[in-house]
Amino acid sequence: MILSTKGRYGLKAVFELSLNYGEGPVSLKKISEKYDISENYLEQLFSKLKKNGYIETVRGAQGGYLLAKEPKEITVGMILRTLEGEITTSECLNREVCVRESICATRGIFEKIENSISNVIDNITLADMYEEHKNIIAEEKIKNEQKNLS
Amino acid sequence: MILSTKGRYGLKAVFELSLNYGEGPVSLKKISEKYDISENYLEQLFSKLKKNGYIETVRGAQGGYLLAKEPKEITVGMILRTLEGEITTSECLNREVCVRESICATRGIFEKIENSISNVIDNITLADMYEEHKNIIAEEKIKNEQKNLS
DNA sequence: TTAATGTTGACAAAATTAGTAGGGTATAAT
DNA sequence: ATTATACCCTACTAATTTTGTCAACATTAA
Ligand code: FES
Ligand code: FES
Repeated sequence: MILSTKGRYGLKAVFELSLNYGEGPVSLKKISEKYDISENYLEQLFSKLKKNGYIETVRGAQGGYLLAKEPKEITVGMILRTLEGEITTSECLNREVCVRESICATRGIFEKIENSISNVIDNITLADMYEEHKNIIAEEKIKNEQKNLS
Repeated sequence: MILSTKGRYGLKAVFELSLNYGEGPVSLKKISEKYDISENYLEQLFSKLKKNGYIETVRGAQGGYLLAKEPKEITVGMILRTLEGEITTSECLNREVCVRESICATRGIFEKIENSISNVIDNITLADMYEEHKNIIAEEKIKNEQKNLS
């Protein structure tokens, strides 16, 4: 099991938008080059995100994509659910209650897995990602300085 | 995202074995009929589980499959990992450290998701499932009795 | 105008999933 | 001994999903 590239690529790309939040649109070309992701493929992903109101576009030269809301108002879950579809582990959870429920003991398991995933992705915003990323960068900087000293 | 039928079917089937723990082997035919799962397909799943030492077999008439360990010693994670492969959310987590780590802020997210999934599946045993199932059955019984009274 | 950029819809290769099919082997029951 | 039951194993395949590609078009800044 692995999250598909839709979610993985999409989240990276949206994070890139949040890095540029308040500084005008970012073109797909830049993002696709930075992360080495097919431009046309990213386009499809962003199209969905636009339809769902998470990003906006500016057409024409110097145009591009930008977040439609503040980074702190967009959760990882919003992005992943838009791109991957409902994040679920069993067909029986999201549809009508399974007819076999009474003989099947697995339902509870899958429900727990699902809840724990939701708990993570719905409580991390793009702003949180930014903070964490800043810390990682800072740590790396210190490491590099230590290397240079020795 | 959804767990594949390998994990979903497999877990159901193995749970069925734990229901019969200590009472001799259970044939694939019975399991496949009870849950309406292809017998041949289940066979492939059980074959993997046998190779990994979670179940044993008895060949010949009246034969079948049985758990190789006590239900409390087999976790949901063991079964799911055997059947689904490594439960991961990002390619960058299980292989050599990603070269793009320093520019990519998503790694932390996927790590958290993965850990929370592991936390669930590695801490629920077949014995736990059995307890929970017993409770559900008991609750249903009470409900039915109340229905009959009214 | 022209070059940069987003928009849209169709198409398609590759991989994975979800099985099927069928012959083989072991063993309990008769 | 024979037969029915059941696991064992390998190969094959249909369907679906993933992971893109392609091309024609619309908008706008410079
Ligand atoms: S078969 Fe639907 S809940 Fe288990
Ligand atoms: S690209 Fe590998 S961790 Fe993000």
